[in-house]
Amino acid sequence: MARPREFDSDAVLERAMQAFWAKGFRATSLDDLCAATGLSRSSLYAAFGGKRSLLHQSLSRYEEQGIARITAALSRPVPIQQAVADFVGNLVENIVTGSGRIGCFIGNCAAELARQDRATAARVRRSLERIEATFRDALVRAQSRGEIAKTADVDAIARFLVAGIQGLRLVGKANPDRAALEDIQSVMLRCLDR
Amino acid sequence: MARPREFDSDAVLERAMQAFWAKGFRATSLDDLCAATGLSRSSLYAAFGGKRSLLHQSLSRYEEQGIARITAALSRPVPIQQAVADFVGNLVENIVTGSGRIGCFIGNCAAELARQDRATAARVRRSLERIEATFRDALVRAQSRGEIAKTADVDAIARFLVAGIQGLRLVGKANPDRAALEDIQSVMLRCLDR
DNA sequence: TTCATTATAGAATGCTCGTTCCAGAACGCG
DNA sequence: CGCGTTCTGGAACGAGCATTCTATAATGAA
Repeated sequence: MARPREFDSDAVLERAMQAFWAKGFRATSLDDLCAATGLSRSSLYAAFGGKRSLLHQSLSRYEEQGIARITAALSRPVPIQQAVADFVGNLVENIVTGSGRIGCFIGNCAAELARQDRATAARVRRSLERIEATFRDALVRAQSRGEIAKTADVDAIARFLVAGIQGLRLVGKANPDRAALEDIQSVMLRCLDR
Repeated sequence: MARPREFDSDAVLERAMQAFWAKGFRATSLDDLCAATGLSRSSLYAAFGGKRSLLHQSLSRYEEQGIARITAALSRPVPIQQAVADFVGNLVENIVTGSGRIGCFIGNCAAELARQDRATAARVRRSLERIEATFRDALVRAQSRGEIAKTADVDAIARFLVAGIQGLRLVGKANPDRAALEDIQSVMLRCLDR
């Protein structure tokens, strides 16, 4: 063996993710990343293999965290309407109070890179599909509990919710106005009405 | 007087807009802009005052074109449900066939710059508000024609449509799948059901 | 035709970027 | 204790960037 790492990879990745999330891929320089993580360029390269690779690992991390959060929110013992309303309401709150104003990391990457970077685009697509599947699973369970009409197209609703949330977060980034976001939220949630 | 311009400002601005729209602000270099417009750096600077200024003028141009298109789509002598459905359907078609896969220029700028550039953020906000107002006006007219319930909250629906369309375009950028986009479309349009 | 003025092309400038390199430091093991 | 290995900080590098500058070309007016 030899000299051990002086940092916690997990914590470093978290900081790097926050940096990319807040500023975007291109706008985040290696100096930014070093400052955010406290590592030197060499360490960053040795441990994560470069800027793009670091972005991809950040995306994976964000995806896991996001899926976990959504799964938890949709697994509460309340009607699906309530669970989704709370989830979206929380999102709106975060946007209005500031922390959510940087948008969705996946959505940000989609907007910035989807048309220019195939590998990143594929990761974004997979992430969105997993989120969609998480919503769909919850909707299927709700349907079997009788909270949603048997005739409802849960696939379509899940897809709609993903797009709707992306739209909400993007619009919220441009104009974090509570009344406007709550309007969007309330109309959006009607897709779960019986 | 002196030597006249050798180019048409309007055509040049259109090309520059296309370049920014397709690649984003940071990713579009001055070489890209020169190549797209056929102008040299000096001419570009003399006529438009630099990269950021050119972006802003591109955004204004896009805004005017967009408002005109939406206004036209919503002024047709058909029920508002039909007009919006056609408009969104057309969007989906453009995304699937390719030309719409670069997303909405305003949305792209919001995602890339809203958190880092106040002036651009303000322009984006104003553009989205004008689009929202265009939808709202059409909804108010439809309501007076009896196509929408008197009790419907047209302000909220207009805001929702703007966010929904942004979400649709963003998701479509990541995954231009017709079935998925049509699912989103059909659920989204239910906000106009009586 | 001459001159003042404006437009153009392309070189020059100075800065920032991602990546690589290098010298030295910190460990585990024999 | 040294020795091989790995990690670390920071310098070095070369490419790319937005902007400015310079020299030249093209025009209308006198």
